[in-house]
Amino acid sequence: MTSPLPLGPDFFERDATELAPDLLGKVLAGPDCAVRIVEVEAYRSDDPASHTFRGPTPRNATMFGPGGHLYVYFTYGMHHCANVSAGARDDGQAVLLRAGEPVTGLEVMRARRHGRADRELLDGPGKLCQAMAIDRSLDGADLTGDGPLTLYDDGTEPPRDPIVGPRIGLRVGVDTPWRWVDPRTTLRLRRR
DNA sequence: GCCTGGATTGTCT
DNA sequence: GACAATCCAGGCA
Repeated sequence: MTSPLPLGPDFFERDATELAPDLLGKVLAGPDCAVRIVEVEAYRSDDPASHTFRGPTPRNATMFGPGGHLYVYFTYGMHHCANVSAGARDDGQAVLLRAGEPVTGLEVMRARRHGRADRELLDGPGKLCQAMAIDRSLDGADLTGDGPLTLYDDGTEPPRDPIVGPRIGLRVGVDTPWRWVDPRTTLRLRRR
C-alpha cells in the first residue's frame, strides 16, 4: 500500500474503453466519505447509447470538456448517476461509475441510504450518488485537484482479470461489451 | 431467490 | 409529448 495519490489529468486523457477498466480499484473521495470503484461502463460519442451521440447539449457539456471531471445527470425522474469524463476536450466520452465499496464514512453513507444493508449502500449508480450526496450541483467538478471530490490511487492495482460484459439498462448499444466488474468485490453484482 | 410493475421529472425531438 | 445509463416494494417459488 503506497500513500494515496490523486490521479492527474494524463490518466483520464485516453479512450473511455481504456480508462474504464483502469478505474477499478481506484478511490473516489468526497468531503466526508470515500468509495472504492468496483463496476464501470464506458460511453463514447460514436456510441448510440451515449448522451453525446447526437452532439453537444447543455446537459452533456461536461462530457465534451477535458478528462477527469465529474459528469452528473438525472434520470428516471428521481435518480442521479455519476460519470468521469474521458479523453481530450471535445471528445464526448465518459465512464459511468456503477458501483463501489465503502472505504471511509460508512456511518454517513448508512444515514443517507436510510437503513439499507451495508452491501446495498453502493451497488447501483443511483445508490452510489445517494450515498455520496452527488447531484447536479457537482456536475463539472474537477476530480484531479482540490475540488469537492477527488479520484485517488491508493496503491490498489486494477484487477488482472476483470469481468467484461454488455452494459445494463440500454435500448441500444447492448452488443458492445463495455462494462467492467472487479472480480474481487464482495458485492452481489451481475457477473456477465 | 427471481420477476414484475410503478414512481417521477429533466431533457430532447 | 415521449422517453430515460434506475430503484424498490411486493408477489410468488
